Amino acid sequence: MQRTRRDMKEKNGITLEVLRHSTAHVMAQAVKDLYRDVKLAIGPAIEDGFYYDFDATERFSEDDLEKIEKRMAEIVREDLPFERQEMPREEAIEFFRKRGEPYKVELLEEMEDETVSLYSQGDFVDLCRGPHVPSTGKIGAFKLLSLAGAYWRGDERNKMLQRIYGTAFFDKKSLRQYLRHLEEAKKRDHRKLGKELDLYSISEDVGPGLIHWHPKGARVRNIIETFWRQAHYDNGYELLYTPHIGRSELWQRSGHLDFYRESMYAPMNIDENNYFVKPMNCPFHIQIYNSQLRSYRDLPLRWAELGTVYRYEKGGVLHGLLRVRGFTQDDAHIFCTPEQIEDEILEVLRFSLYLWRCFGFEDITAYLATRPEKAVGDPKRWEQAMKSLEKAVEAEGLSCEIDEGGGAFYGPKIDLKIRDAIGREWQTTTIQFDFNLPERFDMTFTGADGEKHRPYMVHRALLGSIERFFGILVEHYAGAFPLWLAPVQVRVMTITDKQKAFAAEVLESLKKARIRAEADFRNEKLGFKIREAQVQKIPYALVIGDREVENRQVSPRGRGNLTLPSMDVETFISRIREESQVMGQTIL
RNA sequence: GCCAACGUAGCUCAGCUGGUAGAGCAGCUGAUUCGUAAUCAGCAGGUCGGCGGUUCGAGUCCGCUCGUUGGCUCCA
Repeated sequence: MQRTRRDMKEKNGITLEVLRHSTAHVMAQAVKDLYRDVKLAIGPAIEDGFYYDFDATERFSEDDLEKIEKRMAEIVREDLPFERQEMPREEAIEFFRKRGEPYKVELLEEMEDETVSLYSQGDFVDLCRGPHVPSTGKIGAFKLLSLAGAYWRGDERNKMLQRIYGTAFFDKKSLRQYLRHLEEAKKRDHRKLGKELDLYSISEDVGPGLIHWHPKGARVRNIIETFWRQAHYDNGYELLYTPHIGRSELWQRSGHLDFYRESMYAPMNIDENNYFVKPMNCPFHIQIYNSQLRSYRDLPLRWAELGTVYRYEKGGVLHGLLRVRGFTQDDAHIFCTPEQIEDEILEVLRFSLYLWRCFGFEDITAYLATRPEKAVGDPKRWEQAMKSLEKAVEAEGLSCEIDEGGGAFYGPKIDLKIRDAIGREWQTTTIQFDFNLPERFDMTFTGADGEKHRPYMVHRALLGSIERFFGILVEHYAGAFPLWLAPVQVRVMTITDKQKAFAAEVLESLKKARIRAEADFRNEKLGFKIREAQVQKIPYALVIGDREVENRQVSPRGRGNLTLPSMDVETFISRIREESQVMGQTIL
């Protein structure tokens, strides 16, 4: 599916971007034709299509989209040429002022060019750099997709405009393919699957953005966390547990109350002191660091915690498991000496890539964010930190994009984005230097010279948060978890009541072998039981009929419709054992 | 937080312009014991998100509120 995007980028020298931008113009023309008092804002091509923002007295509805599409089709049929015209900027300002297009005037007033270009088709004129397709007839397959509010120039202090999203392709087939892709994404939606597979829920009575893990979801989470803990111990980390609340003085000192307060919940008063629920784990880890004198011989310290934090997120941004108010970070802090920093960063990056491979993600891109204008910390340290990040990315051969000045004020960082089974990118891993907190908490270690030195501090979350990661995992596998993660690995089913006794025996053997198995001994037809197991995406159905009882065997049927030959229970168990390994390990 | 839409049984959804709620699946009961994606029948299940208003009468109209969805903004 990603292929379509690349293959179809260009046709007859026209890029998809040009086609979409032209389609946006046609849509704007249609909207102007159909509604009065419509003022044009901007209408660019975007990743998967285009949009145009309008300021209109009329409120558009879903039905309007169809009407606009129809009018667009007419304009395409008319095959109006796109005509370019150049004009001195001052003249253009006058032109658009007369046409009652204040947004265009505002854009023009801020432009520095002497002359600007206008594009017109029919009686529609728009300020535009171009280029466009030669005529509206060249526009192929398009569809309007959705309606949304959008602030003028993306600033929430500005007026809210009406945005119409659409997409366009060179031909109908590609459009259909894209729409199918959207359907596929909908089918994989973790909110839908979360309900269907009984993984988690959000209760209105408890509050939005707060996750309840049901037995099956909790089972998967437990496997993830067990694996995660083991992997951390194996890779030189120690694990911590820290409190959920801390006094206001702590958050004052850390700077959170000054810089992060709007994301923190109101304090609770305990014995005349204000306590805040933690939005981050770092101050606590620092407390542990500072609980004794540290020598350079102790470093590096790598301390990890599955730390549950709470952050206030605006109501409109909450989204299933992907954007929540309470979540568990797979957090860690690395404290080390300047000499150790390069190795440490490389190790973190390697470890992260290893974890992603274990969970079935291979396509990963790095994003490096460098020093912003306003920053704290010694520039020399920034430079060393940047170098260690760059080196690590290079050593691992990752493709990398650089966000100049995009780092936080307290340190540079690498973020990783992983691509899922249907080509979508998710931001997950973040590895951040922190030059701020060690200062604020006066963290030190004693060097070989007997002097106090400031340690480097690196903050990292690899999976990001367990909630979000779980949501991504559900969508990546479309709910069909690989065997090692599947909440239920095997469902044992009888054909008639006659086989119950042997089936129960089989179930017992599986459970003894720590295989996650459950029974379906109901008085139902086999087809019915198979169907339910398939719908629940259970990796194996074990069918037990008279034949199996007689031979003391089981007949496994895999999720992908494959029926395996009958085998005895022990053979099946070792088969499951083998298949449920991750990187040579069995997680039980 | 902002714009828009939506909120009816556990789930998916129907209910025209206001006349006191309906289907399928799931659940329960019974029959059936049937070899790889749905056996049949019966029963039960809802203060129509919440509060207030208009009306003789509100699931249906209005206001407020909570929540969800799609975006925008935000994500030091």
